[in-house]
Amino acid sequence: MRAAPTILHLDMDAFFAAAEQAAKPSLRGKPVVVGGLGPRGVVATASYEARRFGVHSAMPMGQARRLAPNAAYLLPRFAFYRSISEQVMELLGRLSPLVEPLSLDEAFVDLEAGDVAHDSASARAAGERLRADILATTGLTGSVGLAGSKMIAKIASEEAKPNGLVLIEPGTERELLGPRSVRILPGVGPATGEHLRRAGMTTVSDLAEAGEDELVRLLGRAHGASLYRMAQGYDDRPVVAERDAKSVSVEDTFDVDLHDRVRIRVEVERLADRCVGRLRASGHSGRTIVLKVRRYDFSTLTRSETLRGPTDDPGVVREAVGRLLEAVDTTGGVRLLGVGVSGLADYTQEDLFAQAGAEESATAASPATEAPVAASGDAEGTDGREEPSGPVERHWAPGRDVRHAVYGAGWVQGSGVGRVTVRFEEPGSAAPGRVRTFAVDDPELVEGEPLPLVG
DNA sequence: TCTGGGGTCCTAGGACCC
DNA sequence: TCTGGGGTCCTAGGACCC
Repeated sequence: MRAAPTILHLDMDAFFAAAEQAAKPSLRGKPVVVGGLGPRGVVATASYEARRFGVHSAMPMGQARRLAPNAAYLLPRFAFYRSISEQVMELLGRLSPLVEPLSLDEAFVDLEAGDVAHDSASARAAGERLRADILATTGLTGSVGLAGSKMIAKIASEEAKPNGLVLIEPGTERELLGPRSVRILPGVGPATGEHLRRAGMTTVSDLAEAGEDELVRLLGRAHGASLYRMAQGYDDRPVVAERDAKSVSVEDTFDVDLHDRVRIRVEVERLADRCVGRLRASGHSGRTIVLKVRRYDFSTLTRSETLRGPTDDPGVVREAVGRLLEAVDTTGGVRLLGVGVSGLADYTQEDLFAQAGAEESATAASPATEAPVAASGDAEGTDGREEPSGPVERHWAPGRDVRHAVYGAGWVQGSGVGRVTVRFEEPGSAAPGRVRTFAVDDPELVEGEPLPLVG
């Protein structure tokens, strides 16, 4: 809590969809939906044009397609979004050493720590300058909230959307929050909202009036106490620049449920390898191995095992999840499998304790449950992910950048029955580009790289 | 075409230790 | 005299966020 609105919250507008529209002129002004395109996909981001049809984040794709059948449906391109995000974060870093990223498209900035603002006027000026700089360097718009606390700054940026700036003067928080729904408070989701509604509380002032004891009784110690403070507009959480990762995980939802135990085992071990790959890339090792299973009926369970020391050995993690899997009933089918590692150590190290412990347990495991995969002792080969050999049909995912020997840069509009349709245009193109169709194995068509949005 | 993927934090019970 | 009081670690699940 501070007397001047020098905490800034930036939220890029419909980030993934806006990035695609910036890269693909023919999509500007049109409904665009980015998300999983398989039978079990959900919406990651909908452009504002698509939102007018009722499409929103986390909605099943099938439902989105019914609501907006003429929208463009694209697979997310995270590497592309990350590169834009880095440009944005770099601009934030010029404002202050205290920048706290929340995701690729969102961050808090402490303007006071950067000495760029000390009152409302200078904070507003810094916020407007930032918005202009983001537009100039990325071609995208972001919304800015300014307030004396994180919570209020985030609420302000939400109010500012899209493409705006809202500053909330310190001292006016309570009157602003009071009549609003409890759902605007961070940490109040569907379950807590419903819980509070049943207790007769729907607005923020209802919470403030209920008192801390009542909220703690209802929601538990930590949640109740923090909610009571938030309801009064009181929030003194600092902007924290660097937060260490606490876990690394990967998971896959399958297009159709898995029933075969052997197949399930193979998938779990693949996930273990991917998870370790990410763990190593981040320069960590970890002690606790987690297996996640979502069954056919969407019921989800986790099983975990803590090793005697941290590991980043794929063989050790494979064996651990293999053991955990043995204790899980998969009757009826499995729709999702996941593998995670937590209890991260700051640096990677060879850990003999963990390996000794794992081998001990492995010898105790029943041989009847061993899957036909590489045996545990193999130090080599556990990290390799070999693609199946044989003829591989090239897969042209919608939205991907391509380049054609004659027509130049473009992107995949769609593909099927041996053909791929490409629209040839670049971020700088003034008008929507021409569309052409090729055979999927046309040698003149190759994968392309994302082009800069701003020339 | 019903429900992604990657995270964080909290709670609660049991084990274990002093 | 049948039974303490913490503290910490581990496991499992749930809510929430983007």
